[in-house]
Amino acid sequence: MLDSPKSQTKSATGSSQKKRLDPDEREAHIVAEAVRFFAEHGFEGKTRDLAKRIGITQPLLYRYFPSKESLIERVYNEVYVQRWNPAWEGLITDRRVPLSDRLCSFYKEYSRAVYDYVWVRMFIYSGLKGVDINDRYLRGIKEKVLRPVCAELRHTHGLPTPQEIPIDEQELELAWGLHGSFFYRAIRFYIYNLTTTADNETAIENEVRVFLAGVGPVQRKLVEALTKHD
Amino acid sequence: MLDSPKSQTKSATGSSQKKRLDPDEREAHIVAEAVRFFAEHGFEGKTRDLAKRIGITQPLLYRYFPSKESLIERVYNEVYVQRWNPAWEGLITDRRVPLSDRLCSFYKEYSRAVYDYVWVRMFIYSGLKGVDINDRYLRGIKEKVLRPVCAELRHTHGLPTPQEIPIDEQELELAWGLHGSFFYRAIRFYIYNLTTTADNETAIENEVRVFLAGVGPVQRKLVEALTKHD
DNA sequence: TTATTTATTTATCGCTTGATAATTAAAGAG
DNA sequence: CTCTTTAATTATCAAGCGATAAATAAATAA
Repeated sequence: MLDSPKSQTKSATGSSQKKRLDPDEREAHIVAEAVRFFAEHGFEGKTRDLAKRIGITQPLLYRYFPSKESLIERVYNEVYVQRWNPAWEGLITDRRVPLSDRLCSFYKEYSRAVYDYVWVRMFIYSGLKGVDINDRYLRGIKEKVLRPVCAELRHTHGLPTPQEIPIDEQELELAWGLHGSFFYRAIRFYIYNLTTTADNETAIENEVRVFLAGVGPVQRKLVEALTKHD
Repeated sequence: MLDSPKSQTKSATGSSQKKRLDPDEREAHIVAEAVRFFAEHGFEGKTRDLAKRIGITQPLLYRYFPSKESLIERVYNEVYVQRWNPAWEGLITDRRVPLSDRLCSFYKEYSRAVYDYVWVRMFIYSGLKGVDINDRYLRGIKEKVLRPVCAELRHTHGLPTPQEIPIDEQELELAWGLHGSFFYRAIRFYIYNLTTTADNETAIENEVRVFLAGVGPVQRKLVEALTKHD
């Protein structure tokens, strides 16, 4: 609208104002911008706005993607792929290391991958939309993080193993509590723009410390209640 | 579309299939449905879909609201007004009651108002959209809940008052942690449809117990670090 | 009954949307 | 330079959007 057609050959800007790109390069550029665009505006963001942001015309998007839907699909893959490091799972269960160190290490590592504007907002947007990817992801968190954490807590506090007494939902809820403390900070940041001067890694350390110092008796009580039921 | 025009005079259904409503009644009906509709689909939900759901034609909406925007405005008011009970603030600071009871009472009461499909989703939707109402709300939480909680913790653990040593951001982060545990459960429920067999009130009790049993030394360390800086 | 009022519907407008077809122009090959 | 290829643009379509105006029909008053 505001751009006159002739103004595309920007002489003053100089640098990489190339008009024709290699298809691979152009596609990568589109995807990269689309990721941020949809993270900001949600998936109802308009293709014309996206194109304007990229600096191309709207129909050009359709040379690289047959539909908006397919572009969104691509964006999903881009955001969700390789955000989970399987090594983290071993990090939690490595009993040579004190549990507090393990939890701190895990959540610090995890925050490096997940405390990210694009990731957090996409995760929330697709949750609202009801995309199944979130269910699977959170079930993964439950099985690969929270249940192992409960098991390690059992071991630390000298309680029965999960094989002896299965882990209760209410017991898992304790671990969800720690996880919620962690993830809610990301929400405050990226959804509500609530900045804080508090250092993130210090906050994680303190959260883990509070959790471990307090969880013992509560878990013991829960497990004992389960024992009596058998 | 699928309804034939004549089928409106449903004879079999009988009950309250009145065609013409009093304006007040109709308006209330529209608002009530709009609240749920926008909570489900977000504010980009289409007026035609909303009308179909209400069982009226789309132009009728415009007899009661001059624009979609004004209807959304009304929905906001409906959802946000009177969701905060000022009495809760006194609940936290009442030192005749043990702190654990106070925190349990507060979060149980609060959950009755806030563990709600419409409220949670609207809160997240408007956060993503960047509506200022959320900033204000969360700043309210910070000042009316979290800061008082920190002050009460100070008192319980025999630490200096906030007047003597101001409450640090990192200290507030501890209280945000408890709050996050609490709110993240609502998110799991209403955004991600992750049901649990765990009872909510029990979960709150356990969360508070873990928090109070573990927070003492961590807070003491933080406050002592602040003392040295003076 | 007849007349009046007004809640509700039908029909439609202007604009925006995702998407397509036709056209232009930048790069490489000969 | 000329020819070919194709990245990118211009022009446009059909459907869907919020919104308006005119027509209809249900309630009330006379």
